[in-house]
Amino acid sequence: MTETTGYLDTMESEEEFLKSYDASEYPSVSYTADLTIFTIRNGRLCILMVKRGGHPFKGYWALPGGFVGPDESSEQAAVRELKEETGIDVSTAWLEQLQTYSEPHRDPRMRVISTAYLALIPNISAPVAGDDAAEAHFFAVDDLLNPAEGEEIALAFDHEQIIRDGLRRCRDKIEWAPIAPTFLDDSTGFTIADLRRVYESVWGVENLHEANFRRKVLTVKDFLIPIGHKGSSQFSTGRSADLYKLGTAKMLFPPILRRADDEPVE
Amino acid sequence: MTETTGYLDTMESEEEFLKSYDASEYPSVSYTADLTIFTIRNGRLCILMVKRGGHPFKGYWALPGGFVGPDESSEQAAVRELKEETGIDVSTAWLEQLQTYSEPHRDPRMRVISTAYLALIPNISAPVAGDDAAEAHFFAVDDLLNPAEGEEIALAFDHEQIIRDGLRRCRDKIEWAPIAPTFLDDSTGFTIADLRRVYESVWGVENLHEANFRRKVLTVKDFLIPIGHKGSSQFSTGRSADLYKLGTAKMLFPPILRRADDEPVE
DNA sequence: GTAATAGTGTCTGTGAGACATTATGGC
DNA sequence: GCCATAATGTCTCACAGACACTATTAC
Repeated sequence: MTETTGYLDTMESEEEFLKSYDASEYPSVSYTADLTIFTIRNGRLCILMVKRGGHPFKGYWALPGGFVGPDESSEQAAVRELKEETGIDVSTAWLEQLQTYSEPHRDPRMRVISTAYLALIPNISAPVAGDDAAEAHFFAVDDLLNPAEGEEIALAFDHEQIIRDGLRRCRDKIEWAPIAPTFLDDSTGFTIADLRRVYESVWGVENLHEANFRRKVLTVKDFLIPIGHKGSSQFSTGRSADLYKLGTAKMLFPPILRRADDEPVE
Repeated sequence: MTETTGYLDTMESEEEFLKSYDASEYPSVSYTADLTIFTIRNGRLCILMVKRGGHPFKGYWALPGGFVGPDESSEQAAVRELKEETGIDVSTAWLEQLQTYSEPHRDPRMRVISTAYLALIPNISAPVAGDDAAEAHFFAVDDLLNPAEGEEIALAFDHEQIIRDGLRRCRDKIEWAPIAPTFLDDSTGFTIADLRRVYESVWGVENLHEANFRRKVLTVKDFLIPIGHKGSSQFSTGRSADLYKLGTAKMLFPPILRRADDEPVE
């Protein structure tokens, strides 16, 4: 095959290009980015929701999100919205694409395609109230998805499904990706016990074996870097412990596996 | 919280609903679904590409795909296109959403959002020529992504990146999901050696240890069901072997792990 | 001191790699 | 018989769960 110098070489004529440019002949849709922003508060995995101020689903709780601007990708929109809603820069968070939702009538007004993102952030004192959001609140994920009788929280659109998908991705991915530390404050360092509490909160378990967990995370290559000084845990009380910060590993090997009696993933 | 009977209860007036219905105030885009359709031919992992008959990228090879209709989800569009391009019903294939691509100028004509899907299918004799596709061809993935000098194949749009993402998902997922058998003909059953050749083809390795592989897949709970009769392998020659069909497992435990000296996933 | 948590050492079961050996079918 | 592949058995290493024990800090 000969050298290629770009797609424009394949144009036979200006007219043909312009003819193919008539976008109005194709169906068009609106495009939004929604965020599942997870953090850990009081040992519980929480997710940021905003109360809808307008119709439809007025008064219902929805994921933060908004329209993708004409000159930005959905990734860029997600980064922008994360900053708007939490004040957190993407460099201190984990952000990745989750999935795209395209059911024709998921928004009753019009056809809206939404790409959802998964964001993990350290604990922050309070969510930032957005322009169009009447109210913002961190809900414990468990309270949203498995509410007690009479404690149900009304969720807008298909956002309950998106939350479930985000939760599953998060629970799976902390097994083999170095993302659990993004729930912690990396600037001051964290202890092994802090990290263990992250895993317990995300998985919704309470009794990860301390000694085995310690050995496991310390044998993962380039996962944790000891930063000498002893310091206090971000979560627990008692004896002071060694501090660590996130290392350079791009994936965890061996992975930090939870038990196998769980539902399938992705 | 009181009983909810749907979002319409939150509407204060008909006027308000109609006011919020003005879709023209939001940016609009075109929406397509693209497919990475993988199969195995002659021991090589291959992917279906179609030659573009129109501008832009006329004559370049592109992933099969098309616009998502106004009354279908991208999943339904993917199912429809899989049938159109290969004649294969989704019930005999593996199909899952891969990722969505939204760079503003990924299509030079207009703003096009594309949700890519991963499809795994058994070997078929020939691809079906679509309406608008001048030509359809299964390329060995390795020839596309790592061509020899002078053997480069011109790929349209950002489809090289989509292929890389699809390949990575496939390579990762056969470790822990029971999807490898979808490359094989389940109606006649398959041998352990057939299955091993699938893993070798997908991972691009040649020497998975026969005895260990056998033991590994047979200890996975509910992965394979023996169907008694001895029969011939779909791929190899020599002694006849026991036949199996896909079991009910939703995930593989323990997983069929490949070596860890690989790049990060997802 | 006690309580609570941090950290170390060791036993054991299991899965995976490596390798040896036997079995079966095509030629 | 010979060759290629199928199938089984066994040794060893590494990792995970379980558990016992010591160390350090707050009170």
